[in-house]
Amino acid sequence: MKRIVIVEDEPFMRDELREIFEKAGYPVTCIEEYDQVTERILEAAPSLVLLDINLPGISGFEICRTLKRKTALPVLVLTSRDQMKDELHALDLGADEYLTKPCRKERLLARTANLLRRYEGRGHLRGGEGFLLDSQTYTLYIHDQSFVLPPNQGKLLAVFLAHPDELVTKEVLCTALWGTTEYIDENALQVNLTRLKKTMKELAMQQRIETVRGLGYRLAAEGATDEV
Amino acid sequence: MKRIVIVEDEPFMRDELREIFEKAGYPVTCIEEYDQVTERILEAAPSLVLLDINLPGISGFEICRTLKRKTALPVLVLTSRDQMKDELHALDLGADEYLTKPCRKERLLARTANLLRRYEGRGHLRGGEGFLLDSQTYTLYIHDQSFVLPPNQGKLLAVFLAHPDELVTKEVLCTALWGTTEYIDENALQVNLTRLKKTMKELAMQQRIETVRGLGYRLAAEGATDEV
DNA sequence: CTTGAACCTTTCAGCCGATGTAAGTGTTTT
DNA sequence: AAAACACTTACATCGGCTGAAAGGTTCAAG
Repeated sequence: MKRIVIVEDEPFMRDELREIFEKAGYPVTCIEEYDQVTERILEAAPSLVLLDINLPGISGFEICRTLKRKTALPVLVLTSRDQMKDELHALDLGADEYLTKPCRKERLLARTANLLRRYEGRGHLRGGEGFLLDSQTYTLYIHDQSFVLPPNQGKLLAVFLAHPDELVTKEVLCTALWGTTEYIDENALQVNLTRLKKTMKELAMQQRIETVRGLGYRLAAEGATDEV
Repeated sequence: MKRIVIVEDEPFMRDELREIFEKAGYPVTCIEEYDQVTERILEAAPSLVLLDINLPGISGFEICRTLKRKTALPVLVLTSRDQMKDELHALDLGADEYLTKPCRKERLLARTANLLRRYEGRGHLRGGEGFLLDSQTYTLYIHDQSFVLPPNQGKLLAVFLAHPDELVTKEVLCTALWGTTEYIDENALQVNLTRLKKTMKELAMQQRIETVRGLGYRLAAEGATDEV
């Protein structure tokens, strides 16, 4: 079933939410430690994230932004901060829903179910700057158009999206393409990278693949230098 | 730019909405006649539909259901009926948003922009019972999975989705496949239909292709008899 | 039951796109 | 300048999609 992750620091509220969703039949994971929140959330492999804004040490806004940048998970912001400014900010960051506490159980469940339905079948979408990639079929959505990438180009792009802004070694890329790091033909990887770069350029994508000589590659914003 | 269709019978409200969205830079089309509403909406080829529930002669719910069944357009329900029952109903029919009048301009615009962003690149999605088809790449979304159909199968399915529950003649199907009705090989169409049926069965889709002997074909619900 | 028309299924060869190999060209570093 | 690494292009191979062909099945009328 569709797992829901709850990020809420107030214990009372958290338990109440857990109960509501468990009664409705969803498996629930609660986040209670706030370091590496994004990683913790992704570990739980949820279908939806319920997010508070006021959290100890970190802003829910930040989590929302990161999640939306890395994935295509539905994010429902549930907070007691009833300010138009916050609502606009959350929506601007790509939150799918903004509800204020207290919130009627029915409304919460209805919005949740609605979101889950709308994201149906889209569980394999990964997000990049200005585009989405279906990591199953390698269908690319960009500029209101869609294209199916050849499997190898899709696999490579998917790997880069799983490690945004990070360096990706050739070994990782080879493993993604052929499942093994043995007997890798460096050149075959080269060729596939070239082809991916070419289609990315043709589609005028906002990100490009940078070469880090001797180490590997990295997906970075168009025209970026290598800060960090 | 992204066109917005407004379906609202109260003239004052309608003009106000039109002004809000036009000032924000969206082209706007208002529906003022309520026969064939769905067709009128689709004619305008909008990117988003703003829908009132209380309409003369027809329920906004009905329009919402039809739109969601035929297309993957975002629908924002904006109504003065502030009842939980209505909200749940609208959400259940697949509405993407339910706002009550009066509504602050900022909130309305933020939710609209948010929806448009989330639907980015998905303009070519057509909906069927329990699945979505990207009519550009013929990527099929179903059961939380996705597949790329071979072009011919995709074209056929897209034609059927454009005529839900209606009879589709062989000529139409041939035209969709080969662009001409001249020199059609009935058999080639046969074979492609067989292949589409096979994949639909393999994917356990809820709709099947019925043969109407002597006339053509029709996409119908699984196990349906031919009530009109 | 027979018959013919319409429809369906299977098989097979041709074609096109994706892929890896190979060979040659650039670029950076020492 | 030379070596190491990175990139590009061309080409043969392979697999999946497609339409042709041939044979089988269903349906309705007589």
